[in-house]
Amino acid sequence: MPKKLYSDIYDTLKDEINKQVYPPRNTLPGEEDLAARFDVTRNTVRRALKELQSDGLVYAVKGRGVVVLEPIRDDKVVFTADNNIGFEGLKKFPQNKFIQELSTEVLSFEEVEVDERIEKITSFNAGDKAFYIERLRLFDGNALVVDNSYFRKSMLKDMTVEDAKSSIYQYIRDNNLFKIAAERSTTTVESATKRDMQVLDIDDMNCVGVLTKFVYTDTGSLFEHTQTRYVPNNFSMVDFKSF
Amino acid sequence: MPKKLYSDIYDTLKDEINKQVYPPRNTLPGEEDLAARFDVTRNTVRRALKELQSDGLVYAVKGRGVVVLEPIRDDKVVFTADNNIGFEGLKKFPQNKFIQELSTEVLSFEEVEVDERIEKITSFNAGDKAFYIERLRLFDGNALVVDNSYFRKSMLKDMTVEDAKSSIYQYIRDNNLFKIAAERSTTTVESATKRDMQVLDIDDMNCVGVLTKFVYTDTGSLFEHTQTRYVPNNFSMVDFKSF
DNA sequence: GAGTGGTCTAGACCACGGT
DNA sequence: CCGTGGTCTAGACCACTCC
Repeated sequence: MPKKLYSDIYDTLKDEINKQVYPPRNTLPGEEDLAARFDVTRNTVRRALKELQSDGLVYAVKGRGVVVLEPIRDDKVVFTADNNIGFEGLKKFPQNKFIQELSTEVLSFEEVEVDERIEKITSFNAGDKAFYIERLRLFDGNALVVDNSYFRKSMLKDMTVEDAKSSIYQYIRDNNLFKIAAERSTTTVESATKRDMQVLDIDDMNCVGVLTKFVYTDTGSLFEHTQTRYVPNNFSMVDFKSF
Repeated sequence: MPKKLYSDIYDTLKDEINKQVYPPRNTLPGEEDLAARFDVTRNTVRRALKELQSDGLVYAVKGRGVVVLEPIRDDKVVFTADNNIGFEGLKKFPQNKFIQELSTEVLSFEEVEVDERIEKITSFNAGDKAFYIERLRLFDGNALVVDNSYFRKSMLKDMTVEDAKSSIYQYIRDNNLFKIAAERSTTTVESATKRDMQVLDIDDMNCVGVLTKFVYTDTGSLFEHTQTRYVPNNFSMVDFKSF
């Protein structure tokens, strides 16, 4: 019972690419042919092909066709930019099954007023109320990640420490507050601060990876600013783009 | 003289968003209205809106409208995933104007046969011939980046050390060999190796950022595998996604 | 010249949000 | 209920690649 045609076509083609029905470096059948095969219009086929391209499986060349890209042997991937919305998402990643236990410890939970310094960091407006939350993430008992977050208070009604301890995004969903629209992030490597050395199991390393993330609600408001600081040698992030 | 309608609409709307004709947290006019205004069909408007969304400027909510997202105060960005195709691209980034001088030093240049170890790293096929190139990148005389690259030899005709020293991508363009189709990359933070400490100006830091990159040609072949290893505190990468 | 993907039109029906 | 964006059809013309 197909709900979305382009999504069915996407799934089918993806499957056939994996099964080497269309081997790497070959082209897929033309868009017209695919349209005939799936009994849809060319536009709908094109939509499916666009998804495949943004996945990095194929690449369209005008005048030649849609080329199947050679596969890459993937390493274990723990972090991806996608699952950073909610630490809880990590549990669902199949590559992560060697992780037995994930837990979170809330180190700080305070209400602050956004001053100039915080405004500069978070892009919130000075004078706003915000929650500042520092959370330590434990992987099989190892403190590998610490999150420094600011959340706009006005959008969280009366969230408590317990809510923050489990999952803030769960709290938002349960109370039907709003939906998450988008996130912008930057990745850097920085020298470890004293605080990092204090709370993280960082051994003798003196740097951390830093993922700085801005999260938007579906009403266009900046809602969250989080700095995720993580111990080296444990995480990787994946990305794909075409030209 | 418009060549691509959706691109004109994109530019116009982007400009108007920046000028706060449509302020943050407000919605744009409906797609029908925009279609009427630009004298195109709704599909063409939608195409422009999709670009704006993938830029992170707006977000579409069914039943409500296309919401303008609040802007973020951007930090200086040196690296972006986009300009990693070719070190030379860095020079063009306006944020980088404080860098006076960029230069490259070729530390190694050898022809190798892909064995099992290299196959595992690069996803090339065992038995292929490849160039192994190690290049040191100097920023105002500071060795901040070292690139470890493998290139499939069969696609480079008879490239010389001099070609590699200036720009391999320039060489490919000049000789009209092929086009670059896509790139897949992963970002990690790793302990610095002895080699890193040897060639990089890393001071007392013992970690490096690592950008691992696979590059495809427009015929679907994996062509390049590069590990970019960089000194902390100097680079950042930006990313945006919507849900 | 034949075949490919890229752009665009002019309609249609649906699901969802706010009233 | 009405207006919004989401999906889809059935055409058309163009630019490019390859033979």
